[in-house]
Amino acid sequence: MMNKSRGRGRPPGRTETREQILAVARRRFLTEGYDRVTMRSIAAEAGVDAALISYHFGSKHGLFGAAMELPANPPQILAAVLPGPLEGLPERVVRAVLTVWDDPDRGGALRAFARAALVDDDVARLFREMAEREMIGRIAERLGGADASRRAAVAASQIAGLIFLRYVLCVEPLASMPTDELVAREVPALRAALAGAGTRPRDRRPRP
Amino acid sequence: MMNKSRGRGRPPGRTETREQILAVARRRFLTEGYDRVTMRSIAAEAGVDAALISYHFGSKHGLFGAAMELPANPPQILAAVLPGPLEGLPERVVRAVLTVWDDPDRGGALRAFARAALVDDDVARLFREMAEREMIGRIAERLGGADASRRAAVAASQIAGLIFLRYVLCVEPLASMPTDELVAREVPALRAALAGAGTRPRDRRPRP
DNA sequence: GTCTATATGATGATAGAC
DNA sequence: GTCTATCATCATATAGAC
Repeated sequence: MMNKSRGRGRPPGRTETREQILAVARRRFLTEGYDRVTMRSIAAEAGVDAALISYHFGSKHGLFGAAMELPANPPQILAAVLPGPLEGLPERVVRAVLTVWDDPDRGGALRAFARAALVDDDVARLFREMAEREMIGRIAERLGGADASRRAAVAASQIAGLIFLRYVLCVEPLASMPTDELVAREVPALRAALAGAGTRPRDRRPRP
Repeated sequence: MMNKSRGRGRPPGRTETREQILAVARRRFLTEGYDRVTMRSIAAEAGVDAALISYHFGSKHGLFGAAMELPANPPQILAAVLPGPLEGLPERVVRAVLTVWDDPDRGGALRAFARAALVDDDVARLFREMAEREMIGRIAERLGGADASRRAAVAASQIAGLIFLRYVLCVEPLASMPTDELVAREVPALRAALAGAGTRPRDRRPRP
């Protein structure tokens, strides 16, 4: 029974332990942050020895850098819903966000990444630049107009707040609110934000 | 010269060290989180010995609990603007939030507290309960109606997103947007959120 | 490649002198 | 009340046997 070179997809010179360590490290770093997770615990959970981490990645920082290679890609989610009629953009965005974050796998990765962005300053800077260029910027150029980036920024903050309270902090009744109801409640507010400051405060009509 | 009891402002029986430790601990815990700050570093910055912390507060957790007694009080900010005509509530809330967070002192404390809430699970739970009971709950009972808490929650998420992107992550152009323009852009969206899901994107009416 | 053993240092907490 | 000295524990990292 296969003592070595099982099958033929993995030559003996190949290291499987490395990938195993990386998988565990990625999840642990994201969910708990850099400081709290120890090399020992990662090694234990990966079923290997702690010294292997230093052997493969040099140091804990080396492991962190190797494990943090794109856990999830928010800009690509946005790019999928940006095309199409401008009228339905708010609903498409909200539904896309909820779909991704409600998914256990992708949502978990994003949730963890969001937490990490607030602990580590480098991750925070990365996150800020991505938000400005890849999200607010994209929405703005889709909207067009003089103050498009400002309207897009307000709308983005609304989405960010929804994510923050519902998925990161799990505040009720947001956390347990059904998707359709949440869409119905967010879309009018998003429309108002995207319409800009010129709109009248009282009158609200979902103009078709 | 002056080996002890300098001047006479501090009687020998009184403990000033305790307050000094508390002041340093509060700031450090908020800015760096519970794990990262050590008792030794707090003691060094406070100009006292590390053993004094254990003497005065029993343990590091004891110090944390003592230092976390209201660094800033969001519910009281909300309570100041809740009374008054319902029509102007969105603007009053936005202006109050911006005023507090733009203030260097109070804003800095809140910013630090928000960061701490995302790192430490205990602070996060505390923050969540406060948000549900003292903020969403208060707004909901001010609004009245069947789904008041759900409308209040959506509105609260909008404010949270604004705070998050403008003050914590400092995302442009939100971070440098003038107060009045921000108010003008946020208020219509807040109104829409508080109005509820009456303006549905499709055929969704959760409420009969 | 993988493990055992260990070097080196920092942490929280405590006992006891003054 | 405050400090010195110390303990037990845990961390990262490395040297060397197999």
